[in-house]
Amino acid sequence: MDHTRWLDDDEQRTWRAFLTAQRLLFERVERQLQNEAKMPHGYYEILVRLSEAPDRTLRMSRLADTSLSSRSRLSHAVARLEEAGWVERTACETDRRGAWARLTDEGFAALRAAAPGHVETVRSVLFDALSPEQAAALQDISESLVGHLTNRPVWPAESDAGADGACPEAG
Amino acid sequence: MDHTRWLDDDEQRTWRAFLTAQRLLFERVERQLQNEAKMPHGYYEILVRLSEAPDRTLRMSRLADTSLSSRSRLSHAVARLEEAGWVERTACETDRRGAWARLTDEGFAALRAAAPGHVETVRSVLFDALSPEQAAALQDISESLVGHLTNRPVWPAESDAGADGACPEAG
DNA sequence: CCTCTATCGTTGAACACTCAATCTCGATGG
DNA sequence: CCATCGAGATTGAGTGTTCAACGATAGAGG
Repeated sequence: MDHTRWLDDDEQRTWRAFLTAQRLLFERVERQLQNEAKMPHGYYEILVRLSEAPDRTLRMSRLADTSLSSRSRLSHAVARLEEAGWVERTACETDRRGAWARLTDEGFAALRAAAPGHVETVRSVLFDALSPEQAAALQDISESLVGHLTNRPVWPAESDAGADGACPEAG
Repeated sequence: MDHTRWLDDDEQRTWRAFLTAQRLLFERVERQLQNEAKMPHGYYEILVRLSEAPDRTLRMSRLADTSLSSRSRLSHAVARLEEAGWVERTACETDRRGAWARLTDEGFAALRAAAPGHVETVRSVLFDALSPEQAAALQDISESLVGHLTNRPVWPAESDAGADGACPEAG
């Protein structure tokens, strides 16, 4: 017996288009950042989150959450970023299991240098292709999905006015 | 001077929501396939494309295109799939640079076994979260993006009635 | 027939991510 | 005070991806 709720033709078309769009889009974003800024997109996100934090400093676990990384991934990533001199790790005094990650001035400079090219790419691959109505719909859809996939109201809740796309800590 | 077309708050919100949704969604899809079918999503797609091809056979280059893989990635992937006994490679007589990839019966069986769980996951992470209107909008948006990102009318053109979501070669 | 260029496909090294195991330390409860 | 449990973070092995380089063959032009 087959209880599977298979996709109908229309759903399948939607799924495949979404899949294709998503791949092509992020492939471009990834390649641009790798070529011009020498970092994968995941690392860029980490730098962005740090740049938005008070003192550009965050606990590793918090940073993992806000940058959508597993702890393991973040550990490996921050190790790399530390080698590059873009991030520093220091022990946490009040909770000695913990560690702080801080964006260095070099890291901030690297982010600043990377931002324009990245943002231009995001605009060119995403917003330049969509009408205002489509962009609005995409926001709506994405937020629905995030809500659905996190069992949370709608958005990571916490402080999040941040800038990824806006000039990092601009002004 | 700063010529960068920075994202405004609304665009940023859209971009971040899209990013987050995309990550959460594909993380789940990936994990489900890895856990239950012992293959990454990329391999699943390769098997699907082969399953839809005449004689379940495709030239490597064609397979690379339809499965959105780089040549290199496909080579590595097919090497793995061959070890698993799911795909076979044979030389091409008419073009001796070329190679055919064929889905074996074991490969087809593996795909058949993997499909229900995968499709159920796709439904639960995507379609269950969206209203019909949202799903329609997502299709529209995705096709716009694909068109934009490929400089092609709207869709890979070629034969593409296929089944990924539908029971593979069902009925 | 010969050369030049482009395509087909593979390879190995470098790198990022996942998973499971591990270590340290805080918190809780007797 | 001690035991237990759970959280914070790291590690190493395994795997997949990218990139650049390569070898082989087809096709075009002289």
